[in-house]
Amino acid sequence: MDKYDSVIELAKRRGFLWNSFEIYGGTAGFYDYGPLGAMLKRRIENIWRDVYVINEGYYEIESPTIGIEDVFVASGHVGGFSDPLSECAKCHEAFRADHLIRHIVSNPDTLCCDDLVRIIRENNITCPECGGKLGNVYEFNLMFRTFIGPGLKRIGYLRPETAQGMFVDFPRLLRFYREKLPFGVTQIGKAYRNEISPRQGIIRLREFTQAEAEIFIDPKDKTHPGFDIIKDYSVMLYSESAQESDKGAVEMTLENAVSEGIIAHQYLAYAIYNTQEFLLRVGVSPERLRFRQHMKDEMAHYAIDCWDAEILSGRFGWVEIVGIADRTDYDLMTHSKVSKVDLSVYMEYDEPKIVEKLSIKPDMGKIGPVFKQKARSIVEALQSLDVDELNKDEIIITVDGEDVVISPDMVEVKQVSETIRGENIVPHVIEPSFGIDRIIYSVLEHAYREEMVEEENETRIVLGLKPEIAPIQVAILPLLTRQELIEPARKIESSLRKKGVMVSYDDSGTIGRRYRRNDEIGTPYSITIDYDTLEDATVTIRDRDSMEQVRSRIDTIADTVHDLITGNIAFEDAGSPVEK
RNA sequence: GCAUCGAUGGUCUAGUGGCUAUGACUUAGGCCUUCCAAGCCUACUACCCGGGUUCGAAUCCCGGUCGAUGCACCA
Repeated sequence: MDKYDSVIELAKRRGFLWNSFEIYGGTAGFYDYGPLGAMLKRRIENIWRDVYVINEGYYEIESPTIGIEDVFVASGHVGGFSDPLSECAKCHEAFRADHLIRHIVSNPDTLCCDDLVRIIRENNITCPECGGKLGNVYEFNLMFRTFIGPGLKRIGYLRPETAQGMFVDFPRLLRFYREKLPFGVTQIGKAYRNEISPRQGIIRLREFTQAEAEIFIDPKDKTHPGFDIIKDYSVMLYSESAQESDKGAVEMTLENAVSEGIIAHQYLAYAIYNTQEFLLRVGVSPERLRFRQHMKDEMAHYAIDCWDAEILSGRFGWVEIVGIADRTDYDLMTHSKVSKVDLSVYMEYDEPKIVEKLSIKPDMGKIGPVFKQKARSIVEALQSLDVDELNKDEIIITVDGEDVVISPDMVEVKQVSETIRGENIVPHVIEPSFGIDRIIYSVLEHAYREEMVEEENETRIVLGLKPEIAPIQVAILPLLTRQELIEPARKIESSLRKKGVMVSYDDSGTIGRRYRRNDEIGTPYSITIDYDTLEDATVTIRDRDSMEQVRSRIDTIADTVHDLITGNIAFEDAGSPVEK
């Protein structure tokens, strides 16, 4: 049993993760979050909100999980999110059908399945592996398709990423942020990809949760106002050149990484900083985290630099859990093209620019009566002339293949100076995109440990979750199943619940067994009520990781626990030490 | 999607054609019990699904589902 098996087995048994539709046999690529899993997920999402929404001020929106066809035509997912495959009838290898005929036609990726089959047949293309006959060509589009409303006319797709919902709201968002760059927007939600053959359990899902931020910035200024504060922060970077020379990741400060051109600019570096802070806060192990740069040929065609946060897992090696990309203006441009809506921002210059310009004002009172229906074309033609031609005594222009003579009094031409205060630009987008489910798996795997308890000579399983994300924050345990201990225990339980602390009350079995049960699900603290409690109104608080205890007063217990969970006080300061 | 291997209570597991399907842990109820899963009593829970062969199938055969591995795929 490797680490993955142990973690998944625990997650299943204790209500973190379950196979979906289990009573019907289950379906690959779908997982349910059980009671503890859903709680853990919510806590992680809320920390993400704390980082991006509260601290960065990137408001969260919520758009539909189903998108109309146009959205994904523009994004490129309808055309580009699928591959034509052909399979060998003999050895059953599958090949990219368009790749097989690359040397025959120049535009294989524009052909439909039927054309691809025809060309494969006509040219007697056979299986490159065994020479066998190739079967039919079929398209794999990884989007789930559906129909909106009755009939089959309006096609919809389940979104393959949450990002598009934010891009298409751009004009509204721009208005909301009072027409100024930079601004950011976030979304946490489900995305769907109909994977051909999902493996690796929760690492590759058909329905998964993304937390994405789209930060719209001025393409001419990719410095970050907060960069100075974080420039000495260091991260493990596995750059493109390090990968080429097989050197391994290198720790360096963000300032050095940017000045040496390893990270393209400050905005990406800042996004990497935020990502690392978030991942460490939810409990990803720093020794098993690195940022890997995409290779040139690996990067999406629209991105200019892209870094993945990767974690080291026992079974899968380095796994991508966050993608951080500079998507440039690609998305806004294509949406603008398909929707025919302007998605630019008017950027005012620091200093207005004064430009000399030719002003051409046709006198319509004169041109109109003379040229009648031709007048319109004549005015258009006039606009495209240069100064020399306009200043002649007779202006000759060609309209509909016919030379027309215009006298200078029909048009007023003069040199004017115009003040330009700004211009319309299409922002670039910095996108940190988090795979929440993979992060949850990383956190579980990095938190999982089996350790020897010396005195007992046995192993205990501990989920060393950070108190901030532990589903159950404190367990209330009367030492013995006796009414005089149960009563005060129940009182403490309800006082903590009122304080908003997630507690579990447990009086079944020996105290040791109950501690172990809580260790296994990552409960950071246990409160035990014993006979001393009845004497001096104190209880013990036990720390999950050290198994140490302190005695703490009941009347302040809710605040003490709250402070422990939020990290306001250290465990040693939560009460007086207990002798073992 | 293809190939190979696998699937027995919540978990791990015995059983390879024949009585009521093995055991452990867990869980629940109770007894006991003054701080780290170990005592006692009791109880619940399983042969992945569908078809076939057979007097009889958890066991053999076929198909499906799920899982592991390899190939392909992962914008």
